[in-house]
Amino acid sequence: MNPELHDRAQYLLKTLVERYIREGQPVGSRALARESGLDLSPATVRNVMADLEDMGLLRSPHTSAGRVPTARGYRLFVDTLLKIEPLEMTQVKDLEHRFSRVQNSATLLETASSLLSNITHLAGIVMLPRQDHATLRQVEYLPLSEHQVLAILVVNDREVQNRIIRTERQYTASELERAANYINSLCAGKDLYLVRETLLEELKSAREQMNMMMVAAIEMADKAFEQCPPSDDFLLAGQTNLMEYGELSDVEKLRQLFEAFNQKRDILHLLDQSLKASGVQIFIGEESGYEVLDDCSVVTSPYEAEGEVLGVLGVIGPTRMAYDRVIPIVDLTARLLGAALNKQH
Amino acid sequence: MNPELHDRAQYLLKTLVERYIREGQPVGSRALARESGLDLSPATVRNVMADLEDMGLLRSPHTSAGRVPTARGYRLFVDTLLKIEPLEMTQVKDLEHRFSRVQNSATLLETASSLLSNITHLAGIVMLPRQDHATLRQVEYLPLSEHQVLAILVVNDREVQNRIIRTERQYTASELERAANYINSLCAGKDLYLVRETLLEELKSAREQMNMMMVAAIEMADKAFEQCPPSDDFLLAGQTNLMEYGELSDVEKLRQLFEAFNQKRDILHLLDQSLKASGVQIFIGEESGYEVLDDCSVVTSPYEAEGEVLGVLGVIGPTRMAYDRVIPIVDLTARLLGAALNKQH
DNA sequence: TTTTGCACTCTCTATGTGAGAGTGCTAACT
DNA sequence: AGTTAGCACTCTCACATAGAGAGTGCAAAA
Repeated sequence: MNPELHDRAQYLLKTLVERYIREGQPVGSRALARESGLDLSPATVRNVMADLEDMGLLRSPHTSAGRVPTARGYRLFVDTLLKIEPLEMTQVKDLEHRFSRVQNSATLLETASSLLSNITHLAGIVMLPRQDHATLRQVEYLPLSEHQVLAILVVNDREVQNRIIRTERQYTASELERAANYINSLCAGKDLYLVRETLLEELKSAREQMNMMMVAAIEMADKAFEQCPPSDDFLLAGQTNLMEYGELSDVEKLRQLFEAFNQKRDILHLLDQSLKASGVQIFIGEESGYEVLDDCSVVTSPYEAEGEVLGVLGVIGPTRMAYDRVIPIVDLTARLLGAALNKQH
Repeated sequence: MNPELHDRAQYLLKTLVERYIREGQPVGSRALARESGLDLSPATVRNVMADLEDMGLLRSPHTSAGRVPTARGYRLFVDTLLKIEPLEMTQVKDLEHRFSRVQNSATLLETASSLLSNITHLAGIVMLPRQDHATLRQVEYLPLSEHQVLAILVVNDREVQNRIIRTERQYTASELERAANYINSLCAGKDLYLVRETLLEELKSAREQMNMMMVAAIEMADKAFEQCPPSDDFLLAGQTNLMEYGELSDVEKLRQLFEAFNQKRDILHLLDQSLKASGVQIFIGEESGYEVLDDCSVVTSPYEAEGEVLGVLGVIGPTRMAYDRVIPIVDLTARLLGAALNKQH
């Protein structure tokens, strides 16, 4: 097989994938011959297509229906044939604008996911910032009622969490203030998972010293952190967009896909894989390793603020998606979200 | 039309609805004659069915397909013919148990919605406790960074909300404490919507007195309440259950229904109507007034704690649902959720 | 009032048919 | 060699047709 032919085969694959993405119909030899612009007869194209099929890049839905790309075909297309359109400046500005006027960090994430879904007409997904590297900024206790204390944890300078703690006896405001000060001097600035270790150690020495105030303070703090969820979660927008694609419109398949979104587990695993990646990452069809996603592609990008990777965002849609548009959008959204979170600070 | 016949017609309507709910197929005269146990020929049953159709209680999907109930048919069935099965004691105990071991009030609501959806195999919905009658318990300010203050609002003794407020200058902890004390003495115990009025008035007199500390305190508080959302929201579980019912399995209809869930607006309006009702309320098909719900029924019940109605919960499913099972389940869940929220206190 | 009998309607499932699209293969052409 | 033309073949899709089955409505009989 000489290289010139190989080039031609690649070119034909490219135009086939492009056309299939555009039209959604299996592509036949004649249409491809015409569309390619190469001066070839359908018969020649058929030969090439047969080769591509042997290589596992194409397949026929049935004997006489033209060809569609396989996951491996899309992969080759995306990796080496795809020319990514740079986004138009107006679109970039528009996105920037929409991010700029959101203040709250929670709504920032929501904005990101709904923007992703609106612009791409796919499902947009944003993994919540992970907590495992969260550092405790400060703790505060407020008396709520006789047996309840409200613990407020300020984490990472940008996030606040509340826990309601049941206590054995009533505490006065000044007692609680002292307890909080004590915990703050002990733990402020530490990683959350370090905090709990510190607390345990301190609890031992406090018990030895018989310092009941300190014991109570620590036990309260421990109860607060105990409730700290691993925060494995994501936001999803535009699920319903997926119902409009013919290839997914089988109700049973859709049900399983939506079920997977609800379960969250598999999706989170997949997103986790992109955490370490440095830029846009693409999972095509079976590549993801999850059966429900067999007919879907997932395009992700990690987003970061203050130099640290916080999470992953992206879109989920049919394998037949406009990668050239989707990839830069996911990329830009990740950057903008990061920048917006930075400004938050 | 003599009363005996009327009774018979009602009885036949009842068995028809029961059978249709059970089987999901239009019921023909012969099947109904047999199932009714009345010693009638199919022809007689046909006459009765024709009458019922004239009355708008039944309709035929097409000329020779038997009959199915209309919304009005279901209505009559539910209002006067339905015998509600009391729940089995084991099931009651089981539900109680599941509620009993949840501590957090947010997860209580989630538990309720997922229980509803799991037990009924429909979509479970729980409206979040509404805030309009919320009374402010206390306000607390924490310094976060140079230009940011964290405001913590304790509302209704059981709920806590955070806002991050941008400030012109930096405030010390003691300044903030004094500001909070001031606001607390002013507003604690008041309704949220009263609070804002109070703040506005107070702001005027503070300005006159040129008391800059008070002005700053009030402005901060106002910014905090400004962000107070009306909290029009609900939790939804088991959307995917709805995909398994044939009558809804048209992808386009489903899309519109799910879209309505996302939009939330219409659904909230509907739920609002049940707030004032005292017990289980049922919207059948078109009765709801929302086109997307034409093929759905909604069974709701308000739930209350400490003698006050907090919100509404219920299920959404196809009109053909097992009302006799669903109604007591919704009823019980509302009671149990209320009881659990009470214990929370 | 109820039932019987009967013609009629409508759906559903098979079945068949022809057109259209596309393929694979072979043989001819460059 | 690589390319092309020709051709038989396959598969789907749209459409028509037919019969079975279910159920109806109506008129006449019980």
